[in-house]
Amino acid sequence: MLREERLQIILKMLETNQRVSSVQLAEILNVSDDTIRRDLNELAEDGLLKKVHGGAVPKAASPYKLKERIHIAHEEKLILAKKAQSFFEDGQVIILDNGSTNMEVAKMMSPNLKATVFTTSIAIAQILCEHPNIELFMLGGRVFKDAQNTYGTEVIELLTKIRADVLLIGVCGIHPEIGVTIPDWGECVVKKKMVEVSAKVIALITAEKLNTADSFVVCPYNDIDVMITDDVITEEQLVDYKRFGTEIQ
Amino acid sequence: MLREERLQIILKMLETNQRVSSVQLAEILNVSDDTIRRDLNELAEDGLLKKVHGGAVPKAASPYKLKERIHIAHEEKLILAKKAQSFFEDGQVIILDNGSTNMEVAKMMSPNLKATVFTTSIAIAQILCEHPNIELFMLGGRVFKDAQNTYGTEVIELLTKIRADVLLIGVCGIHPEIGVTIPDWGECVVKKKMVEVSAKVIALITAEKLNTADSFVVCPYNDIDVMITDDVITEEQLVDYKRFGTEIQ
DNA sequence: AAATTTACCGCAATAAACCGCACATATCAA
DNA sequence: TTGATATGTGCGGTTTATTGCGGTAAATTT
Repeated sequence: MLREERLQIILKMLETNQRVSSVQLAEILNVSDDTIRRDLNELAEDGLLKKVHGGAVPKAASPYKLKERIHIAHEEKLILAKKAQSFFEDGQVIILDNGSTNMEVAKMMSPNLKATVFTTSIAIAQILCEHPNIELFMLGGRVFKDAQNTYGTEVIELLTKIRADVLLIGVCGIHPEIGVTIPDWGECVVKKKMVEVSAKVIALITAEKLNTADSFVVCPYNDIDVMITDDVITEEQLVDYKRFGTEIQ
Repeated sequence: MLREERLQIILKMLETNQRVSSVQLAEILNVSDDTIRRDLNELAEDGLLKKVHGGAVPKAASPYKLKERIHIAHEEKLILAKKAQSFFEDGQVIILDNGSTNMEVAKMMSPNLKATVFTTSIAIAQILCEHPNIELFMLGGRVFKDAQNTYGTEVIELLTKIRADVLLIGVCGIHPEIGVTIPDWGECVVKKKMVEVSAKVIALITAEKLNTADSFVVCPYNDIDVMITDDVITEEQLVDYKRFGTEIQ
């Protein structure tokens, strides 16, 4: 039996029984209780359950159920979001740009992570309001209602006062020569500033965005320090991107 | 049975019965009453119940958690919110302070209203993102996660640049001599500024807030131009408030 | 005030969690 | 293939958590 399989079974059992016991699981799944404990630790780390003495119970907060629904629909985004988690550390200042992928990133953030997050996205802010340890700042300004995010001079002004460790930037198009592009000028200006004030720029890219370009250039490609892609992108497609020394995950 | 399960059951029983006895619980849950006592101590430690001699009773919900407050006196809030609509006109600049009553106000706003709204509330911002004609500004800053609203110097700074026509202020206590009060200093400073930059200040008051006071004074009572109350408040109760020429709806 | 009930404290037994190590398996590059 | 590296797993020993019990102090009732 694959490890992943086991994890899925544990989650399934938790959903139906509302509780699981370590020793019981060990017996059913035919592995040592130490292994079960390690599994539970990992699942708890990902915020998928709450570990208690003797086993585990479902996570209390509701936004995680929503996550399960999206689990099926946005498979690729979830993979990207999970990969992104490894770049977070306690004490960091993180900028979470708007975008649906970054929403998944916010939902997945480990409950134990003690970091400061700045965001322009109202949806992300609401998600992180449920997080027990994140210190949250909303970058205020005019609201672009369709995307539920802020932009404008006020956002820029606030950003000038920040030095961020990590920026997770939302991207509409990326191209090795043209760089990172998006279709809206107002958002473009904000993203530019975000890149400027961040030590490490991480872009989450799904396959369809690769080698495309929009009207407004946020930054040249080599400003991107890390590019996180999903598994459907082939090595061949990435050849042009690897030349610049960008880390690709 | 997992310890955690037991704690959940105790809380559940407390919710339905409004009280629990230690010995009774010990019998039902099949553990010693010492264990129950330890459970109750821990739950009390976490502020989830109040321990009394012989058992425990529920604890009053935190006044901050937005999710919980929404359900309290919901009917009355709807009445207040409806009354507030008559003060809105096309072309106005409106400040919507945070609070569950103002959330209802936002939900009810006529789709035809062409106004500009400033808010510190993430929940209200999300509601107004659905509105077809409102121009929306999020007053950004540090986020108070329980109440889902922003505060701090950035909010104040933005407010200084605004002249608003109408302010709908969220109130925790109101008293004819002491004035408008709330329990948090950070929010108080923001509200102070809101009052300062607004031509007309409207307070939505439910019965239980009348003649009560909290730690921090936002403004004297006569800064309130309009007070909107629900129908359970008698004329007699309002005598002290009418002396200052405040319009009462 | 005495009797009774409840709460608290320390102890010991048991169960569970954790840690480090060894071994197996999988992955990947040369 | 082969060797190097990483990851997952089981096992023994140690540490920690939970629980029941006896004794005692405090609160409540009679």
